[in-house]
Amino acid sequence: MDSENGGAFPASIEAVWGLRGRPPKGPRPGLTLEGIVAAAVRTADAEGLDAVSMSRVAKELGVSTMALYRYVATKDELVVLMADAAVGPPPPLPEGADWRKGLEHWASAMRTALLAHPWAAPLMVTTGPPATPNQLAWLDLALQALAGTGLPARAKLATELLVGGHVLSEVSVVLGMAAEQGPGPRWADYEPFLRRVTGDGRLPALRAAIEAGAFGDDEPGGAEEVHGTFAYGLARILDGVEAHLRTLRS
Amino acid sequence: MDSENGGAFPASIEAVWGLRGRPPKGPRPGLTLEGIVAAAVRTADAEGLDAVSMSRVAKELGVSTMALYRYVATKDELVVLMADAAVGPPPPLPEGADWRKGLEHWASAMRTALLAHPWAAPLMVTTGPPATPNQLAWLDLALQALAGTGLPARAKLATELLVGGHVLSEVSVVLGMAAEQGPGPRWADYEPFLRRVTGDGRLPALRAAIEAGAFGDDEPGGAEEVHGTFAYGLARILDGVEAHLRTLRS
DNA sequence: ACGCTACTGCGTATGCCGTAAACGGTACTG
DNA sequence: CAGTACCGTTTACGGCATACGCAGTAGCGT
Repeated sequence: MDSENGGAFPASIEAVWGLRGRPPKGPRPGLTLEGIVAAAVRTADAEGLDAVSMSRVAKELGVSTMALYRYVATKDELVVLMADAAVGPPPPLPEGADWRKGLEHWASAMRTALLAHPWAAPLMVTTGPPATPNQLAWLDLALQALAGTGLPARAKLATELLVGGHVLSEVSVVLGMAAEQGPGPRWADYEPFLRRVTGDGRLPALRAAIEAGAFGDDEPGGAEEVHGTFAYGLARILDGVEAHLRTLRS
Repeated sequence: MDSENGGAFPASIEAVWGLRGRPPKGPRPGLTLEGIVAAAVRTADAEGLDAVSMSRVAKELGVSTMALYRYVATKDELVVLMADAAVGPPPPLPEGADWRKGLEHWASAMRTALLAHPWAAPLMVTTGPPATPNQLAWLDLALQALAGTGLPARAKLATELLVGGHVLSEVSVVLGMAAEQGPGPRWADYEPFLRRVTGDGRLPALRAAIEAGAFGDDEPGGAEEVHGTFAYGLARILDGVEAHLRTLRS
C-alpha cells in the first residue's frame, strides 16, 4: 500500500521515474523505454512529429509495432515522454546569481531547448500538468532561482508560469515564421497578405504597424531583431516582478 | 494580377475574408464555409476536438464526406478556421480607457473566449501566424489599446505577444487541471504524486512549494485563487510595461 | 531438477481516418 | 442552345492506433 497510492498514473510515467523495477518473472526485455523514446525523438527531429507513428518507431528499432505497447500503453504516453526528453535536464543556475539573473538564464536555456526540437513546443501546452522528471526539474530550478525572494509559494509558481509562458509563446512565433508546412501563410508572403487584408480600413492599428515596418525582418539587427522580441518581453516581466518585490518588502 | 498576388494562401482563408466571389459557372453551392466551420465547432464543443473528423462533420451536415473538400483543401485548413471561429470577434475596448485598462479588458475577454472552447487553446500555438479575420481583429484591438503610448510599432507587437502568451499559458494550465482525458495525472492525484516524486530530496524547491500548500485548490478564495494566478501575471506584465513607458518618456 | 507462471515480442485483424480520382447532374455564359 | 466550369457523390487506397491471442522464455517455489 505504499507504492500504488499514485496508482492513477500511467505506468510508463512511473517507469521514467525509476519507480518500476523489472518484474521477477518472464524473459528479459529486449527494449528500453529510454531507447524507444530516443528513437521517436530522432524520428521527430529528422522528419517532424507527424512522421512519428508507432509502426515507424518500431521499424526504427527493428521490432514489431505491437512490441512497443509492452512499454507504453498508448501513443499519447509516448508523446508525453518525448516532450520530456526534448527539453532534457535543465542546466544548473549560474553561481552566485540573484533571482533575476537566474530566471534570465533559465528562460533562455529553455528557449534554446525548445528551438532545438521544433516539434516539442506545441506539446508543452497539450500534455497537461508537468509530471515527468525533466519537466519537473525545470520547474524546480525556476523555484530555486526565486527561493531567496520571500515571494509566497503560490506567487513563485505563478512567476514560473509567467516566464515559461512567455518563452513558449515567443518560440511558437519564431517557429511559425520558419514553418514550411501547415496551413496559413508562408512568412515571405505574410506582409503582403496583411496589406491586402487591411486595405479596406478595418484593422487600422494593424495597418499602422505594418506601415511602420513592424513586420519587416530586416531593420538594424536582422536575426537579432527576433531575439529582441524575446528579450523585450522577458525584461518587462522581470521588471514587473522586481517592482512587486519592492512593494512587498516595504 | 491584383487579386492573386497573395496567391500562396489557402483558398479557404481568402474565402473567410470574402475575397472570393461565387464563380459564374456551375450549380449553386449547397453548403457554406461558415456552416461547415460552425458544424465542426459544435462537434468539438460537444465531444472534443478528436471527435471532429471530416466524415463526422459531413454527417452533421447531411452531406457526403468529400463534399467538404469543395470548400476546404485539407482538414488542417478547417482546423484553422475553427480556431478563428472559436475566439470570435473581440469585444470593443471600454470607452475612454487608458492603455492599461484596455489591455486588461482585452486579456480577460480573450481568456473567457478560450475557456469557452477548451479545444481551441492548443490550436493557437499550432496554426502559425494569425491570418484569419477574428485572429487579426484581436491583434488589431490590442494595438489600438497601445496606440497612445508612443511605443515603437515593434514593441507594441511584442507587448501584444507578451500579454497574449500569458493568457494562453494560464488558460492551458487551467484546462490541464480540468482535463479528464489525456495522459498525465488527474488533478486530484497530482499533489500526492508530486509528494511521492519529490520524496528523495531531488527537486527541493518544488518540495518546499508543495509543503507550503502551493498546490492545494482551497486556500482563501477557492476558484478565485486560480483567477489569482492570471491576475498576478497580468499585473506584473503591465507593471513592467508601465515602467518601461516611464523611462521612454524621460 | 522441474513445472508453474508471469512476462516478452509477434502476427493478425478491425475500424477509422484523410484524401485521390472519376462520374453524372447543374446552371450560367456566349 | 451548346459549352463549360463547378457541385456533390461513389468508390477506393494506404496508413493509422490498437485489441486479441499465441508461442517462447526465465526465474520462482517446490
